[in-house]
Amino acid sequence: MVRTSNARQDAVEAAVRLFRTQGYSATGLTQLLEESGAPKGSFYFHFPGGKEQLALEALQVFGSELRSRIQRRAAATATGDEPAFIRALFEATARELEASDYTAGCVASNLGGELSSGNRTIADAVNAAVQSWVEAIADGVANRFETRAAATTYAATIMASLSGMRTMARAQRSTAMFAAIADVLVSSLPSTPGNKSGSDTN
Amino acid sequence: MVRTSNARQDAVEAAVRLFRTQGYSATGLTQLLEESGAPKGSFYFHFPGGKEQLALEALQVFGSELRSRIQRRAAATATGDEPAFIRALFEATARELEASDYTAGCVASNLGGELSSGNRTIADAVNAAVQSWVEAIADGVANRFETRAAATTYAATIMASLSGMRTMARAQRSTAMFAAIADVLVSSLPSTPGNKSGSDTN
DNA sequence: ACCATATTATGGTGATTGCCATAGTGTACC
DNA sequence: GGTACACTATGGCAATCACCATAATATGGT
Repeated sequence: MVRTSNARQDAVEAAVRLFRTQGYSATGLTQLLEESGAPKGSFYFHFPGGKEQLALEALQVFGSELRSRIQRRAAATATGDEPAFIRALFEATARELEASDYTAGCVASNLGGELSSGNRTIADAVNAAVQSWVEAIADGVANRFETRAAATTYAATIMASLSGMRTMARAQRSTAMFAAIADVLVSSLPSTPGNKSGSDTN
Repeated sequence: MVRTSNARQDAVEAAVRLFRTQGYSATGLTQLLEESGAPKGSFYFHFPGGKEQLALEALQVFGSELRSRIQRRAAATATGDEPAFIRALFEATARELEASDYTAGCVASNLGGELSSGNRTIADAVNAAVQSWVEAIADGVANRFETRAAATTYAATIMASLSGMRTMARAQRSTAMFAAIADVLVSSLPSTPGNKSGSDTN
């Protein structure tokens, strides 16, 4: 194993950025290589699987970065502090959208929307990324639930809301709703294991 | 106003179908016209604005159809029956995904993901469609809230979760989580105006 | 110096992209 | 029968698409 050249990594990073803002099909290899500075001539040396392989790797990079960020916040969550954890997830997404002028989409969401109907490989990778986020969220709220399954269900609700909100906020160019929606979801967080607040009245 | 030819409508309907399953950029005009049976020669007669105009109209058709469906369910919701309304929304989405073998995406979500960064016109149309759905949902749960704003916030949470769940379920090829997630969201529905269940404990 | 391998340049493949100009056909109204 | 208009066929535009074959270069170890 020898070394050198960040062309490969540059290409993957550019793919993450472009797939987030404009999706898969709208991103041409030419634009991708131009923006990354990576040489065009070596693309199929680094990615013999072509554009699909690049998408898989971009998905994996984006997936594990986001998972780490969630895990970091989950680990920093003290017992009883779970509402702050949930609110922080929404807050972070809102901030990212604002900082990017509402261009920061989600690689998984975009690839899924364009490809998961016809490409099982991509669909599986999208699913794997999303599930890793759900599990990371579940870790952060597990103390509030009696069973892991219940925590995972709640985490999936958070994940779905975050994803949907990102889409809505991009179109709206506003993050005004994020805090209020975090509150709604916090309100369905059980206050203590086995005592699911709110659910008793319905 | 004279007459004839369903070519225009056929094209819009095909656009809805294809933009749902594979998004905007991956859908070529050729494929679109082939599948719709609409003649190629008359495309720019019917849509002088080109592909973007077609997207706008597809979005509008998809938007108002979905809005009607939500409104129908909202109107059929008796006071006190709001949890059933929420559950029905998730149930309907799950059924649609199953029936389509998980190809049934959302036009707004796909167009938004690919275009809302660079095309303000499309972004506005996406936002308008989504807001119309949020308002329709808010109508169905308004009785549970003291203010319209609170109902809208809750409705936006439902909308975001539905959107995110659709994306997740397509990749996962499973609707297993829908019912449980509906339950989580029902649990944050106030039991009576002004008494927001669950929120008092956090 | 030599070789093996890693990386890139060059140039092009055929196919497809969205778009459009021109001409022609169909039907309806007078 | 003639005019007006709705609609479609044809053919081709330049540009881009993903992809690849071949050859050149760079860089490491020996």
